[in-house]
Formats: sequence, structure tokens, C-alpha cells
Amino acid sequence: MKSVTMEDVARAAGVSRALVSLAYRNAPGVSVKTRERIFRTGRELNYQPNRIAASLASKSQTSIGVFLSDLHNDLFADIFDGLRQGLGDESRHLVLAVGSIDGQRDNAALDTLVQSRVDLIVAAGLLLADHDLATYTSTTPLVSTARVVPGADNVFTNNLSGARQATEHLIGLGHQRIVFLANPRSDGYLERGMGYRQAMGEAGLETWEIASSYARHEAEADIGAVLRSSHRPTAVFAHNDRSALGVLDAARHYGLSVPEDLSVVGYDNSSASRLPGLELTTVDIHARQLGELSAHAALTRLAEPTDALQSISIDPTLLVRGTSSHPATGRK
Amino acid sequence: MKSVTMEDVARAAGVSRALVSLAYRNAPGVSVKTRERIFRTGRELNYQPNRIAASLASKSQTSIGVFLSDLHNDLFADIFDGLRQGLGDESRHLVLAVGSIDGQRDNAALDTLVQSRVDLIVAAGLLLADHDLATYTSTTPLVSTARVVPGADNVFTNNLSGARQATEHLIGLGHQRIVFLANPRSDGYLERGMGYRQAMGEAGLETWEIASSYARHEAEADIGAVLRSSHRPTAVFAHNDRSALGVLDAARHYGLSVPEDLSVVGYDNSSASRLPGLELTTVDIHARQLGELSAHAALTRLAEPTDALQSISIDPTLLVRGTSSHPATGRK
DNA sequence: ATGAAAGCGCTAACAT
DNA sequence: ATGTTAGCGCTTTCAT
Repeated sequence: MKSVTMEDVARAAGVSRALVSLAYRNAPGVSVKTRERIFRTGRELNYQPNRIAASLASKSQTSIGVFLSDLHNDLFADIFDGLRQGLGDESRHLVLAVGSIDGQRDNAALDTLVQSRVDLIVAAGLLLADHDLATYTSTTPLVSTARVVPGADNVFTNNLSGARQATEHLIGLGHQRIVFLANPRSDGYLERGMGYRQAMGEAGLETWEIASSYARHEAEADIGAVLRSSHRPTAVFAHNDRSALGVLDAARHYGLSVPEDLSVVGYDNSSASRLPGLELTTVDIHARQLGELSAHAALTRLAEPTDALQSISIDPTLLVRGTSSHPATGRK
Repeated sequence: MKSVTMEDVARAAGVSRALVSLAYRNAPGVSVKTRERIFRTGRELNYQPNRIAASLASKSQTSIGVFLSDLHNDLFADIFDGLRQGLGDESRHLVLAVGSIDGQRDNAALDTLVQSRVDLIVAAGLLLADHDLATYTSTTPLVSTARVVPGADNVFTNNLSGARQATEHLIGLGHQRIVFLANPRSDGYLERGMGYRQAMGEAGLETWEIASSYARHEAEADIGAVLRSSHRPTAVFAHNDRSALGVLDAARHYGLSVPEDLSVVGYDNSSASRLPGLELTTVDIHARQLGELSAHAALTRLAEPTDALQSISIDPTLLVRGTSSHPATGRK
């Protein structure tokens, strides 16, 4: 499959390569007539410009690398949509790399981006430690979203506030034994736990944290252990919607009704929170907006490489839906 | 951000570029001592090989393009996982491109892959018409999965069989007014409807098809219209799990219990089918396996470019879960 | 408006 | 085992 080169088109159209190059980039300096002829022959030959060669020759300002942590969480699909939109759609070439739920692939994914010499990386949901990220930020400008990374432009929702809102909501409802089903401890994701602890502390309640992972079935197992005890919690605040689903699974397994016997609050407002007939009370991190703002941050950084790093934070919104109510009574 | 080149490493290590190149590709012909020295200085300089330059210089056998239709449907995340695994993980460079739920971006996405001169494209869930795909198959080898494309290697589940199984399941339960909530008509996705019609025909039942889209809320609206009528269907077979969710939404909206008043069957066995407390009866297309088989097909094609096109089909599995039962009585 | 020529950072064939 | 050299298909001055 020998592909058609710019040279082929140039020869067929009877012009130089330079003109074909200009034409295909919509650059000025090509007469209308010539431009048309070039496109016509290009189409006849089914010519597709070679991006590889193009980016080698032109040193940069052409591609943006996008890292998405986990395709199974459609939070990242929302962020991606916002990003695409904010970038003005067609414009730039996006080079994608995807990690995995446990963060094991983050390094490899970022490496491919660097090796593809993207001009900038927009990363959503990085799980790597701040320290491991330093190598990248020193090489390629990084815009991190949904996670704060030192040395990068950051776009995120205020997790401290979100966790406080969620916890205070449960406290306000009258709950006292409120478990926080925590995400794995890693740099940049500590604030949800902090918000929970602050709210509990201020209300004079004892904290009760259970470590868990990002996987639904592990959340189910982790919370299940305490749900069957007589002194079980009356409410669970899960670090994200997916693990909240695991909590709901466990509740069913032990015959507890939600929200009558157990209130459950999630986090993210991903599509997982909207089940037919059972809508999860959750905290909206405004994922799509995060994507859009990341796009703007990226564009700004590209335009002004030496500007000071910026940090854009937006406020989360508590969405009270069907899985939270007064303890015992079941009243909302 | 001037990046470190192979030349820099060569100079610093006191060798030629060729040796550095060989070393980084783990090619034979470099003494152990030299290789070590090269890597050491490479690490010191924080050198990352330039993939762009590498693939320009070496014509091919290095990268595989991956097209995913829609990040919001985690069916594609499953396929992607299987693909990665089947490809042997680290080995090849994957270039990703993502479409959109309505297929509008399919062309642009495929174009970027071609322009990145990938050696082969693995596409999951293409929505483009057969005709529009011809341009691509003539340029780059294509392995299509979850969709049959003429001129490509195909890996898919037998949709005719899956739809028959689903429909026969409902008929066997005693349903007569069974609606098929259809996907948008497009090449390569006609067999689910066919399977439904065959099964209905053989049972002497009248078909009742309602056109819909891939979006949950549209499915809700489309089916909602008939759910409030007195002569409403007793069962709905939705073309995929996401639209089945829309059907469940509509059922709730009109106060119908599932499965007592309405049986619902989905398709795909995506994570959307597993709600806490309400597990969708669905047809498992074995998405992950689809991905793995696509990987093998891709590797085979790359190894034997002139072999005849292959078509690999696997059998779907009906998963009877909680949303289907006898009509009216509610018995399973 | 158009063309000629020098790279971009690698790989690959050929020398040594 | 190691070095030299010629491209890969473009973009980008610089001429004309």
C-alpha cells in the first residue's frame, strides 16, 4: 500500500511541492486557480497529507496530547467532550492515550504522548504521584484536570467543598454514623476525605473511614463487611459514583432499603448516578465544563508559554436525589 | 522546550547515532558495555526517542490505529481492553481516534488515522455507510469489529442469532405484543431487526417496530408514546442496553412495573445492564472477546497482507435476568 | 505567485 | 561492533 505523496500531487498538478503544501494548509500565497487545481488532483489521487512528516518538518504548535484515565468511567467521556468542544473541534490534532483504573498504565501512556512530541498534554484523572509527574512537567507543558499537579496548569472542582456539602447534607438529615468510603490514597486526591473529616469534626461526630478502590465490586465487598453489623452506619458517602453503586449492591445483598435503612451519596454525577428508578444523590463536578476550561487553559498556555501557571477551580454542586433521607424514618 | 535528540545522546556517550538507534530498539549488534553506557547517558539527559521521526524513517509495521465509536458507551471500553490485551500490551504503538454517538465524526476520525500512516486500523462500531468506507479499505487494511464492513476483516457476534434468542425468549414467556425499539438504519446494523422479524414471523405474531436512536433519552421519548396507550406492548426488545435504560425510564414515568407490567430486554451486556437491584435481561455480545479476536485478526493481517479477508463470528449469549417475565402475571 | 534547497530526527543499507 | 550516508515526506527560508 504505497501511499500518495505530496510530490505525486505536485507533479500531477504541474507545480512545486511547496505550493501543494501551502494549499493544503490553507496558507496564503497561492492563486485561487492553482489552489483549485491542486485540490482537484489531490482528490483524484486520493491524497491524504502525511501528518507524521508534517510534524517532523514543522516544529510544533500542531498537536495536543490527551490522557484519559479510564474509559470505563464515563466521567472521562464527558471531560473529553468538553475538551473537544473547547478546542474548537476540527482545529488541532489530538493524540490520545489511555491509562487504567489502577494507574498502572499512566506512565506508559504519558510516555507515548511525549514520544509523539505533542506540544502540550491535557491529562484527566492522573493517578501518578506528584513526584513521578515532575519528569513530564519539565518536558512538556501539562494541563491537569480533575487532579491537582504541582508544576502544571490545573483545572478542577473544589473537592473539599464538595465533600463538605455531601457530608453536611447527611448530617443535616440527622445521620450520625456516616462512613466515608475512601478512594486509594494518592497525591491530588486527598481533599474529599478532608472535607468529610472537617464536616464531621465540626458537627462533633466521629469519623469512620473505610479504604476502598475505584472498582464497584471492591466497594461492595469493602462496605459489605460493616453493613451486616448491628452497629452499622446509617449513611455512606462514597468517593465516587461507581463505588456508590457498589454500596447499593451491598445494601441489597444485606436486605437494606435505600434510603430508608441506608442513605448513600456518590460523587461526580457521572451517568452511573442516573439509574431508572433510583437516582443517586451525588456531587456534580461539572465534568464537561472541566473539559472546556482545560481546553481554554491549553490554548492559553500554547499562546503564552511563559505565563505563570494558572489554577482554575469551579464549585461543585450537591444534587440531592433519591438515595438520601432521614435515618430510620425514611423521610426526606 | 527544546527536546533531547538521539544526536545529543550519541555525542554525550561518544558513539554514533546509529548505535544509539540500535540500542533503543533493542536490536542486536551493540556490545553490552556500549548499550549500557548509552542508556545511562540517555537517562541522564532524560531522552525520549522521537516516534514521529522514527516512523517517518522506518516505513511502517509499527503502529495500529484504533477507532472507537463512542466513549459514553462502555461497550467500547471493553472492546478496547480486549484489544490491548490481545495485542500483547506494550508491543505496538496505538493511535486512537474517537467518533461520536451519531456517527458524524467517523470520517474525521478515520482520516486522522490514515494521516498518521498507521499500518492498520481496528475499528469498533463504525456507523458510516459501506460505500463511504470503501475509500479507507483501499488505503489501509481495516479490521472492523461489532460491525460488518465489506472489504475488511470482520470480527463480530451473530446479531441475527442474538436478536432471535431475545425475541424467542419473550415469545416463550407468552408475550404477543412485542415492540422492537430499533437502532438507526445503517449498513451493517440491520440484523438485529431481522432476527426479531424472523422470530415474530415464525411464531405468527405481528411485528411492531419503532425507530429510535442510540441515546437513552430519545429511546425514552420514542417508546413513551406507545406505553400510555391502552393497547400497549407487554414487552420491549431494545437494540442496545442504553436504549433499554430509556425504556425503563419511560416505564417508570407511566407507572408501569418491570417486569410485571412490561418486560424489557436489552442488547450488549454493557455495564449499563447491571443496575443495583435491577439487572437487565440482555444479550451478551462478549465485547472483550471481540477485542481480543480483533487483535489476533490485526496481527494476522499485518503478518500476511495478501491473505484472503477473514470473517470471525462468535455466538451471543442470552442472559435472562430481572427485567423479563410472563406478561400480566409477573411470573418468571 | 511560484520554485529550489536545506533541514526536521530518525532508520537502514553499506562500509569499515 | 561501530560509523557513514542517504533518504522518509513534509515545512520553511530564500530566491525569482
